[in-house]
Amino acid sequence: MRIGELARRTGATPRALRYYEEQGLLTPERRPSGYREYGEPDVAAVHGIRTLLAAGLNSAVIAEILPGLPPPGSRGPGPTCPELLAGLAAERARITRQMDELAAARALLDAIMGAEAPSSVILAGREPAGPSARSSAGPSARSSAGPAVRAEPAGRKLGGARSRAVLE
Amino acid sequence: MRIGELARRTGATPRALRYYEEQGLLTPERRPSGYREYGEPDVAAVHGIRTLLAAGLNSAVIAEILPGLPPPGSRGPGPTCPELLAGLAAERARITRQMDELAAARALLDAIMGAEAPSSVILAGREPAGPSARSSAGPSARSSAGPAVRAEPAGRKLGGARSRAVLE
DNA sequence: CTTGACTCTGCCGTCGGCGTGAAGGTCTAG
DNA sequence: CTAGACCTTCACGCCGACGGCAGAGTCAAG
Repeated sequence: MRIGELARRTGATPRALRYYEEQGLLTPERRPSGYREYGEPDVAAVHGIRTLLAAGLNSAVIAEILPGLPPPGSRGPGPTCPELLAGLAAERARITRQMDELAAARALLDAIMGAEAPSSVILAGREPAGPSARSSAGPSARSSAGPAVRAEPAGRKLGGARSRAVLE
Repeated sequence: MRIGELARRTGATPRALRYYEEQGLLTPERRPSGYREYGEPDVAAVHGIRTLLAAGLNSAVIAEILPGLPPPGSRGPGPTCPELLAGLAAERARITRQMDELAAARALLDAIMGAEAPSSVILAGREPAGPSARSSAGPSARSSAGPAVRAEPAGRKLGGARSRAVLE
């Protein structure tokens, strides 16, 4: 498929897809005309890329680890082996830390909101969001809400999640 | 206290604290010499600010919601009321979404790492990090690992966590 | 008084993942 | 053949939370 279709099927913009190629994340073939030609596996690859980007990994790191995707079982002790594995573990730890920070921030927001909650809450999109009881923590909150009514130019931005706080 | 002490006690740099003031997040008093003078509550405030910043809220939003901190009970239906509450709910939803994305990314990393795990894993800092069993998901993972051996200039960076992916 | 640590106000630099044209080829339905 | 949709390669712009530096003033101790 060509770049437009891949874009439609992944939610990325053509510009983003070219950027991914420039960063070595994708290596589509070329038609004699210069047009990029993508294959089916690229759809999954782009989804993976976007997931990792959204988690704050930069393109360089992703470029190193992406080759371990196409089949579920990678190529033995090949590219996924040396200190690269250490980098992976570090990224994993970073993600976990970030999740903790997010949880803390959400709890803080809940504490601030907790006071009152007029009917206007329903204007905030869908999903109740606020803490139902006004005392202890509500452990549920299913997450993954609806598209969250954003009216920005194109609703497909990403924007990484960097976080190296020490906060002792 | 002066800016240096507040910096030491919060992990922020003096530069960051001035920036927070510039953004209206802090309003320290001034000595006749021009030196900023902070109070004890500012310590908690800075921690809150950093928590929210690390969660991806921008300074403008934080400036609106921070006045609801000093006492646990805010000032009734005062500033924490109108469509501001809607904004809060939106931010809350964003955070929850982001947590989902992080979980997805971590699962992806686990899938990539899952193949083999030589002894070199211990080089990645501490915390096993990798999935112990090679099949189903490991629901535990306590998070909040050690300081995560980073040797950067000053180990106190933040860096927000933006994420507006649609990813249908 | 002097020294050294601390603080002040500008102001420019940075970094990553794209957005957004501009100027020009390619493809395909009618 | 032609229009219009799609594609190509530059190349600059942006944004937010600071980092870092310069030049100058302040403060406490010896």
